[in-house]
Amino acid sequence: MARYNHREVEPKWRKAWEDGGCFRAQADPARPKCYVLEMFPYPSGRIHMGHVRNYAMGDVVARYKKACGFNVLHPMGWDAFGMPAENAAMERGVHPGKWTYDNIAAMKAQMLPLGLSLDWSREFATCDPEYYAQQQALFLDMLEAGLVYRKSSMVNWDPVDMTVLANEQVENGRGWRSGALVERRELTQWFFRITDFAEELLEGIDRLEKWPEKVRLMQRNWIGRSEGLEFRFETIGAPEGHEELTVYTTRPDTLFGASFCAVAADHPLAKALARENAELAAFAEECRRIGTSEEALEKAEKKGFDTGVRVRHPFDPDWQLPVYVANFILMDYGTGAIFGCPAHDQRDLDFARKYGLPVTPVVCPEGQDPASFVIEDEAYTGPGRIVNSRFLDGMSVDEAKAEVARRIEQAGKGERKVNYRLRDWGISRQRYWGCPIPVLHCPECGVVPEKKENLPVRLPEDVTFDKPGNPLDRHPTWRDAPCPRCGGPAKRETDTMDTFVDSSWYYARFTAPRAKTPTDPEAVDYWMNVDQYIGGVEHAILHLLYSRFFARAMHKTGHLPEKCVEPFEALFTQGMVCHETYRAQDGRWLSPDEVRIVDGRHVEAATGAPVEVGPSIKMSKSKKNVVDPTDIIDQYGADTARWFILSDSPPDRDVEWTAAGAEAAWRFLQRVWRLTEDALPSLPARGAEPPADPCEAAMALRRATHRTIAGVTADIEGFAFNKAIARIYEFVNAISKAPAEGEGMGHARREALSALAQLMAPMAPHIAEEIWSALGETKLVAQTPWPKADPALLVEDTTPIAVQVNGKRRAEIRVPREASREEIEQMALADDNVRRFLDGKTPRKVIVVPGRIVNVVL
RNA sequence: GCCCGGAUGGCGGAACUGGUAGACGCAGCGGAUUCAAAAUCCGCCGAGCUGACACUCGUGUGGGUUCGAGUCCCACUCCGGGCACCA
Repeated sequence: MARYNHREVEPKWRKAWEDGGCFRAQADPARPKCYVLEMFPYPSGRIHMGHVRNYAMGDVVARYKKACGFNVLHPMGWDAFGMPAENAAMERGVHPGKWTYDNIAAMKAQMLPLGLSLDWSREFATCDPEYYAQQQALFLDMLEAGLVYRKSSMVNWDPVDMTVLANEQVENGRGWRSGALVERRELTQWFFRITDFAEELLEGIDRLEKWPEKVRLMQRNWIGRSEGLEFRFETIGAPEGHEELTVYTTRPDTLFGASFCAVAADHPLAKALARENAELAAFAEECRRIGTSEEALEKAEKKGFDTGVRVRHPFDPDWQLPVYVANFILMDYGTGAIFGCPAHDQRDLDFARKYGLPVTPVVCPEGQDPASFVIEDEAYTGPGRIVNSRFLDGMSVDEAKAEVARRIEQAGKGERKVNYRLRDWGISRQRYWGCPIPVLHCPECGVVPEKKENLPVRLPEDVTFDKPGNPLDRHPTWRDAPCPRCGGPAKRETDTMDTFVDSSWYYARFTAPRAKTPTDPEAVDYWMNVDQYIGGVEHAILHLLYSRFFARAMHKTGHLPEKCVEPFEALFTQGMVCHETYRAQDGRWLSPDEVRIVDGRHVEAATGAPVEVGPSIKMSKSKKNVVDPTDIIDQYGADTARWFILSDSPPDRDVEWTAAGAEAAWRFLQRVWRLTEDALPSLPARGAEPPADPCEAAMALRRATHRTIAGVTADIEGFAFNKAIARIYEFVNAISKAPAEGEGMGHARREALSALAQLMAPMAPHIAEEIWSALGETKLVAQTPWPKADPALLVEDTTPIAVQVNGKRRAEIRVPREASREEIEQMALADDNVRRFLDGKTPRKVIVVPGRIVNVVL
């Protein structure tokens, strides 16, 4: 008997799918559609197991939905702009475009053998001029609609390389290449008005019922709506034009606990003071060296500088508070200035302790004596009664907030304000490998949008990366172009767009990838929205929020209908792929194929030296704990790789790739094939009449078949692919153990094997086709409707029920399905072991949950 | 630092809405087959105590609610993701 040979079988079926045009999507208004999308990959050059996991999951959904009768759209493309291409250009002198397209070709060649049910005819890369031309058109429409503007904002500046750095290019405050201390620097940059949609984006989350709750929560927190008070302090000793200091607070109730004000280093008041005060200027410089990331700001030691300026308390002109410049105040949030109440905010408390400022509790927890309530080293942020606060004393926190707001508003010193943590989306990048921003700078007309007929504004091919900085800036001729308005000489904008822009609308483009406009109304109307979106949880906030914004902006500019403002109906976030780490004795990381297990010990294959086995962590090149999908596919086949990566962990959690697990998957597929081949001679012809009176074993197998159909269907619907696979293992065990002979066994076995092929098909599509055709079927599984479970075969005559005495399991009884509570109770009390524990006593209470449990309470 | 998750045998995990903890797989152990091995097949497999039945303990830690808690509540520990220029 021949072994199942994936090297022959898998290409054969891929060709059959291709020849049958199985996965080519065509709009058909008469049929229900289903749009399945996995987050498209960045073309790094090699696919990794994370891709295999992501696309295997999407493929399960796509194939399952197709079998359920849906007209499925399942496209693939490339998120192709971005920094790594420029890094490669700098390191190896290869053009970013060539590097990217070579990578795409290599990755596609690796992906095709996976047998994914993708419509490759819709493929595009975001760096294709046809794609970014439409993106530029969208930009121009958004500009016209007032959704785009320019403002000054901060970047990480490397003073040696004279270039802007990404946050990941800043290591310990220094540029990754130059090693120079990085500073914050102001630059005029392009922004999308995402904050105009803050409320809408927040409210929209409520309707995303098929999104993970954790993602919805993260997005809500990210938008960070707060209701507070913006008000003005009168300043003393401030430079001209700074007679008032405007602060924003969500805790106006703590105003009598205030002991200082603090402003950001980039606050206009701080800048004005720094011009006169060298020491303050130096401190502001130091603050700017922290960089631009919120993480770095928050982790930095809290420091302040007393400006000497004072402000008057709004409710007591004789009470003065010092004004500090502090490194933890964000210019982008609120007004860039706060008042600090140390007793009820941890950061303010840390700051006050450091600079010896008073700490006065003004909220006293219920049940605490205000006289003895003191703050030690932990701020109190909970509810309570207001104390030490004159006219607010005795109020609740909420009452006091309202009262302070009322009085401040009445005095004309401020107003209630809803504030959002969300900031406008800065899209300017001072880089080459991105979508050019299609505007010109004209000395006569100012900033002028490029005419649509001139799109795309193409990236020039002849660029060099021998010097740091943006090659577009120093290109000899590219910048020169006529002003679209006056025709005079003008200069092109050299900023390109953030790559998040590219990925914020690709899902819409897939519905009509060759359209001469960004979208095609008919295609969008039929295919949108994405019915199931699948990707890594690391994109839970930024990518998904930007896409939600972009869909709204596209609606506003007429490129998407109203129904598309939430483009992803259902979202699934998958976990990472991990592997053990290996280290040689000299500390070198070793890759899994450099390690062997000899007598149960891990040793280095080349030398036999012992190897230290480290924890299983996300596969990464730096730790060398990567397994190349192509190696696995060569050795075991695509079905094995897909089967294993889906089998071992719940899809939303991390999965650990193990060689033993992959081998087990391979053995299982071999076993299924043997089972089929062994059974073939004993099967009745397809469509033969089943016997009228099958034996009990045949009926048991039939029940197992239909239980499995029902179970696997529910598991796939619920994204529990690991459970679906466990169920299939059980089912195969049941088929193997079923007796060979008996009335109706042949029919039952044929039915079981047919169902097995169909149920395995979404996960392991090649072997499923091989089994299917061995059973004499003429159509492809890929073209066959999903099997239906017969409800009559799902019910059991008796069910087992556990019996507890005082909550501890003491016996198990089998009861008829239709047994009443009383009957179940009688049977439970009659059980030997239960009677032993009753010891002749009468139970106080007997809890009977039919179908589940009996608990006898003494 | 802030926001969001997670933790169950030697390992990955299962346990539907509070109702038999450990399905299924891996590793391990024992057996069959074989000249031998590979492959395959059969059996055992949380810990303790047992000849066996039984019993006791057991879902990161400490408390709580309940007839009953892996599941709900409170407080913690450790691990992971995100923090706006990585994608």
